Amino acid sequence: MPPNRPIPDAAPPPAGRATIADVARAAGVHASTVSRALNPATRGMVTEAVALRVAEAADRLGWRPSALAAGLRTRKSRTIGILVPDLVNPIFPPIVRAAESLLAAQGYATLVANTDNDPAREEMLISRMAEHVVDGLMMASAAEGTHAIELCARFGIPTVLINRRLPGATTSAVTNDDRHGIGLAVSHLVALGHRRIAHLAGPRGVSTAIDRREGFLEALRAAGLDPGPVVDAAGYTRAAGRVAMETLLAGPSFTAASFTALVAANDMLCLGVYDVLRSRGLRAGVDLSVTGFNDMPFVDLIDPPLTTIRIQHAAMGREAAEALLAEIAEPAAPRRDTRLVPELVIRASTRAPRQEH
Amino acid sequence: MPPNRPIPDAAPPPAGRATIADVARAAGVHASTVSRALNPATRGMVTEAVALRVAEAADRLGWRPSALAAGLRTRKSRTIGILVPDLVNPIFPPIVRAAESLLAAQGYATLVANTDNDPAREEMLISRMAEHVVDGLMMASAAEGTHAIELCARFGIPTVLINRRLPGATTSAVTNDDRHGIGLAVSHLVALGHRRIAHLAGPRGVSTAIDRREGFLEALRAAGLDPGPVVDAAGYTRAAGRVAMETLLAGPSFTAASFTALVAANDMLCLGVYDVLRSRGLRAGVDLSVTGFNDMPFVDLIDPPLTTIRIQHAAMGREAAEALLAEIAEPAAPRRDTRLVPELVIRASTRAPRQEH
DNA sequence: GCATTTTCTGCAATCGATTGCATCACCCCC
DNA sequence: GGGGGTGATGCAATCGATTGCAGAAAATGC
Repeated sequence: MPPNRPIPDAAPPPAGRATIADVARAAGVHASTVSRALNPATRGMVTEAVALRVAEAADRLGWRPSALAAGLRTRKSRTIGILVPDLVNPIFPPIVRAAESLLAAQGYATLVANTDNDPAREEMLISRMAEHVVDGLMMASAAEGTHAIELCARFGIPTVLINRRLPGATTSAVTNDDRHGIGLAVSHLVALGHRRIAHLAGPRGVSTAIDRREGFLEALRAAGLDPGPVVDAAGYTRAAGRVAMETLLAGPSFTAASFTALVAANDMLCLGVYDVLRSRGLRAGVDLSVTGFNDMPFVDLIDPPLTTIRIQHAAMGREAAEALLAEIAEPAAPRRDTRLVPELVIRASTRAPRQEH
Repeated sequence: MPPNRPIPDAAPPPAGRATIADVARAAGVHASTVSRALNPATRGMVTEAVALRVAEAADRLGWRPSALAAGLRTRKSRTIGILVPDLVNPIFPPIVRAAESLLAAQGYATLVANTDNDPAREEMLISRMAEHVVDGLMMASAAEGTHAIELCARFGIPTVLINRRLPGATTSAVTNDDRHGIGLAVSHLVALGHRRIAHLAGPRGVSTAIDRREGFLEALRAAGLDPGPVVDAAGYTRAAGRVAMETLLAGPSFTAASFTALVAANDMLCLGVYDVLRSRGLRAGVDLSVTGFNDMPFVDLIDPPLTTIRIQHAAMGREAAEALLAEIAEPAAPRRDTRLVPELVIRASTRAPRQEH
């Protein structure tokens, strides 16, 4: 007798989960008929009566399809991966959430992982996603100097970038119009009367940092002003913001003569800026106007409420998910490069500069 | 000739992804040997030389195991599901992140989904997780009146509750010691000299709300004080906090005689409390002392910085993941009920009550 | 030097659903 | 009433990895 074979025809009692074969037996049809009857797409190939009988048997037995078995055969797991640098950074949850909701409505499950901005870890996670045969991948962690995109291409995983772009990438991307956004901040400050404006830039190699920096310089040029000091932060963190702000103030000693307003590349950096100001007995909005970027949750509640550029978090997640699904459905379709338009939100951290006598 | 059969021995060129059979061919061994050579657990069953040859062939071909195929056979997907009410609520990202990191280190992928506190949606998501054959489930969305736990049991999915418990549940749970935590807040206020303390309670049916409410009453009793007014919020949201705060103030008209301090069941509710106070020209900390719960990110930055109970977000995610893995490894082991100890964080929203003349 | 045990590797079945093809029944029409 | 459709269902292969058993090869014992 062949190995592993159970006693023939010892009808498996309701042990464990019902399979399509159990349903077939219960409904008195062949497993393939069950498959066709239960799959909406092939439902039409089957007689109405049979379909009903099968459906009835299926939910009497509490049958649930195995995504593993189906996926193995079809090479589709109905699973989408999302890679973020760090879920704790408040700009990501709204994005992930919006994407997950849309995907769930389309019958997809969502795998989420944090890269910690570590390229090695990112590659490991992409490989793991590939092992799990994700149908597509959303990456919010793109940065120069990684092989993430090549890796996805090698595995044949449709990929959409979120929030950050990559220079020569041929993948779809959903990002903010960062240049325009930062321009809004600059215009606002200029309109208030500021003439010497500094920039706290984001980490090197990240598209948002590059675009915002360039947008900053460009906007100043357009306004006919010379740029104030520019300092790079090591990362988009509160701590990095503190460090960068310290060096900004340490340079030519901080006087009203140096700069009266600061455009930061990101809200998180502003938290560090606030820390430094507070430690020196200075107040944002009063002694120095400060703008952020992202309008992340709760910056309307900090003291003073932060003037910032509001991005469309949820739309970003939604559009990215849609682009990805479109690409999965029609792999030959051209890639999309969606640029979402941000808007200025004015709060108390920006004010007209003190009159100089 | 049987259908579907490719031309015999037409060696499939490197089309698509390499399978274990491709590796076997390249290494000149049988597929089963490849499987044994590449699986650390069975690696010992194979000659060193063969193992090396196989490993070499495997990464020359860029082979990656298919989690689908392996999972189908072994009935383990190496995937864990996490259900949260709403990822945008800032207390969840740290929990999810900590869990994901630990799970990733153990080779698991993490499926995340939002229930929106909607029981129907929750059941749908659990079913979907079951279809994807998750090895275990972490639920932060437990509430009375749902069949979530029964559903998991029916599907045979090991489950661990996070943050919220369920009355008679037999599953493991990792929660905060809510009674103790709220007691810390009450003691602090009492020590400051407050005698009339109100409570803004959480939504009905949620263990955190129940425990904190009882803890509040108990702590007051222990201090020999009568409880002030108690109002339930409809949910743990800023808006619900606003509404509840309005009714609290609307009752016996708000005077110094009514209450001088407010213990809220949750930080998010405090944001609503702040809104109402601000709209009435009152200030937290000055006109009314306010405490929150969770120490969610950025409440140290709001105005005034919130006195609150700090919970161990990351530890919660980690412990829950560990408990789940332990349960998967040893299904017969007794369930764990872990209670994490919170601590009081004093900031500017609490102060001694104004002296009454 | 031969019997016996221990390795190591191959064989083939298996997990559960999908799908190309074959078949069978039935209907229609000339 | 038989040929040609058409439509519904069954058959069997398949996806890729795992694993119980069998058999070959090597090591060991006496």
